[in-house]
Amino acid sequence: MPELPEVETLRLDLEKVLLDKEIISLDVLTVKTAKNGAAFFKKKLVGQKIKSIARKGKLLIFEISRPDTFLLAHLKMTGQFIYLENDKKIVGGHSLKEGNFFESVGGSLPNKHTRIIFNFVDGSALFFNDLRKFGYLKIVDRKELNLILLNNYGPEPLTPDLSLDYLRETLKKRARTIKAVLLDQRIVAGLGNIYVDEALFLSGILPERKSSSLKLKEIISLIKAINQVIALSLKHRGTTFKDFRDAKGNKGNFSKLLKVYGRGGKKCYNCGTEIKKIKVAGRGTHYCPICQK
DNA sequence: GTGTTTGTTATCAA
DNA sequence: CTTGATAACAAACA
Repeated sequence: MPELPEVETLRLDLEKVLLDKEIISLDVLTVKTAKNGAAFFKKKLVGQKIKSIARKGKLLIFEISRPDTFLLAHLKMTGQFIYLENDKKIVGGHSLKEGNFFESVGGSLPNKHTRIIFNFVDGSALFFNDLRKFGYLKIVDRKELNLILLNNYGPEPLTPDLSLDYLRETLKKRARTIKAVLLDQRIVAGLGNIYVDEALFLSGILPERKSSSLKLKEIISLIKAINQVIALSLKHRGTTFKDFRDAKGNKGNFSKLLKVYGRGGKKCYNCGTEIKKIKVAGRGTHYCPICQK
């Protein structure tokens, strides 16, 4: 459920604390999370610094000081990066008061969902936690990186690349539902189930509409809605439905501002009609049957 | 024990 | 080639 605003919130947090930090050691607790294997990870990363942190869609891209080395990180549904100053690794015994730091990371760090730990020379540490183990870290060279970006990621919201011309031409060619098309990272990078539902609500478009059936006016409205909801969520540090945390273990604040996602059976804020929940493109899909046409 | 949840990829059938 | 459906991955939760 981390989508563009959540991953970008995390990226900005990490950028503040990790740049030029040297990795002194690496703990690979769950081997399958480190896609190239534990030995390769240590060989490539220990003794190196993090030079920059970029993002494409939901993918984080760490540039490593070793020439031609990049570390990709995908959170999938439940991945977290949590950063701790100093070497204050925490082992249980703390109060789990709702909303405090220890509650947010399951009481301790590392915890049972910690997969990989980056230890830095200054005593700080970065924990990659992932309850469901779908997330991964992967080391690639520039050639591989470029290939991945080219093949899997389309234009991003809030950039001129997501233009009216582009979206009009792309939507026209597809016979799939607009929901399925917007979830496709190759068409728009960074949207997921939450923001697709929200953007379709804001633009008044039913999720089951065929992509090719959208009128020019609707596409204009859709682009506006996508940019608007992403920008607003960024401002509120993303949505925490359950697992998302920023680099300090804090939840995102956009959750309470969601208009339809997670609101099945509740009243539409616009018209009072009951928000429907159905399955579209294999995903739980929330919409207002009156406000969306 | 069952169904649901989700990002992404794989597989299969039409 | 395109699409939709389904499974897979894993674990928690109702």
